[in-house]
Amino acid sequence: MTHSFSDLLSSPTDHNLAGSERPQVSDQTGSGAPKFKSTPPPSLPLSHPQNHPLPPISPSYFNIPHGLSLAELLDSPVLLNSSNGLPSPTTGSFAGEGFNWKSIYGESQLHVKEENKSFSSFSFQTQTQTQPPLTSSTGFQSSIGILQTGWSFPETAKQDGFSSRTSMSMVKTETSSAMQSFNSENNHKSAGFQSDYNKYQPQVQTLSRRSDDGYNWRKYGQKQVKGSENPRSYYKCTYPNCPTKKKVERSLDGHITEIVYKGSHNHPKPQATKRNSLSASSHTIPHSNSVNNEMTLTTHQMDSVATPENSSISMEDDDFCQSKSGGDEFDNDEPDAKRWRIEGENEGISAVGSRTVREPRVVVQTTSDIDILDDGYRWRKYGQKVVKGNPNPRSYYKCTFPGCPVRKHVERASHDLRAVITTYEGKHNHDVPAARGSGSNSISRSVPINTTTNSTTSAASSIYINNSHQNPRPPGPERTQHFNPNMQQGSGSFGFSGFGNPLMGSYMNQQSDNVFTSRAKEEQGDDSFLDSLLC
DNA sequence: CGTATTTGACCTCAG
DNA sequence: TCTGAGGTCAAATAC
Repeated sequence: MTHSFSDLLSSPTDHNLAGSERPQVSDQTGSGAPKFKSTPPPSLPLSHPQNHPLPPISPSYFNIPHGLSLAELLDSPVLLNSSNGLPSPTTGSFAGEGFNWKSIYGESQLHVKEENKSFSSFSFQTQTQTQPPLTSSTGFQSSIGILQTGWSFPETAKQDGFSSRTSMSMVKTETSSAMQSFNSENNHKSAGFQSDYNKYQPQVQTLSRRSDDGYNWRKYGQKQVKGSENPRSYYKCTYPNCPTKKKVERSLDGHITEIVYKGSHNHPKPQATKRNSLSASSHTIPHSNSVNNEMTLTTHQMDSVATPENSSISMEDDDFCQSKSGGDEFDNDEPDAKRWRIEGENEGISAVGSRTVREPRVVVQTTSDIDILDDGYRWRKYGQKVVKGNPNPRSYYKCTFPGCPVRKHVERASHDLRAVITTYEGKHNHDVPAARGSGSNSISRSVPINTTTNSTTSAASSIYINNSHQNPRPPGPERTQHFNPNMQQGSGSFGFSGFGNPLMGSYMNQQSDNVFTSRAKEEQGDDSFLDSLLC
């Protein structure tokens, strides 16, 4: 290989990375695919789609506005439709419990994923502080449970055309306690990138090392996690009584490879003192004091399980749809515009813009300690673990109703990342709690397909893949609405505009007294639907 | 001296 | 009940 993908993509105008980025010695595998980590994270199945039976899911790009850091982006109503008063990922309002972002940002290590997948892209359009959160979100709103995306914060946005113009974005979403994910369809539109993907050479963009999410953090622990050579640091928000924590995983060379936010800030963001050039000090992000949530941004994982609680995301592809509120401020040609790519869970493309970067593993995973999940019951997350046989983490929930013994755990199927496996244990000894936002059951829900029952076990498992275009009304009176695809209100769900996502949402079958296993089928993408949504 | 970080020990939980 | 892994605590250390 004489030319890396980044080299191929690099445009004459893309000089910004020349000094700050250095080619990473990609851990080339035999197939020539660069490795971000010497040891892929357990939930890295997406990084090897070639070994995965599922069709590729196209990544997409988020266009991060000029001057907005990744952390701020996470806090930003841009990503989170704050129009609903929904907080940022760091505030935990993000509905998706598993919310994977493939990204590049200031202090992050840029890398290239090993997948050789076609992809499509879209851009996030952000809004300024002065604008109401609602006005800024237009491109699409999405209920996101699992979102694997990549973003880059190029110091110049000259390469923008690559990401946003070459293909359309699809959002794969799984709602409910299950997962939501952005999924890129229309792979064909960007198929041209596939062939070169394995040629990508990772690059590193080293920016400020300071934590730039606007909050003050105190490190309280560090640990070496299994399956990764990168140490994980644990931080707490230093604000009194603020429960927010975050985990930061850094590569050996000190670059951030993964950031996981957990909990919600119960206070406004401290006034920014000085921010690096990529930080938008002007972006004062409103925050809600929602229940604890966890948000993980990852570039490798597509494994998170999302809780659709009070979360909303707004993204806008200013290439497809002109910014309705951001105006020129978010012009892709802005030198500091940030390219944020969302990739499908099976995607491994990490080239952003016109260059290839070694993206940080930024997993955005939102979780509520206490959530009303899509099944109508209230659940308290009490654990998460990667279990044998499935690289995807399994979130463990307990029913919060006093004395109710029901537990459930949710995980992505290892064999089909678009399938959410929910296993219930026990039987509810109470009625379904009153649903929030009841009456607006316009959500697209996944529909169990091919259900089987097993009356011999006490656990019920289900796998759902949302059929967003059908009438996936799950059976049972406990089906309460928690997710509205086009939700503009802070009812706890991402606004989501579909994008023909085969997995726009899934729900938990909360018939704990019923034992069954269901396997959902994929739904075909709908390009026309996507087109209509984008523009 | 106050604050932040480091780091080994401890705790919790799933398997 | 045991084991392994992740997460947290807190004393020691560094800044």
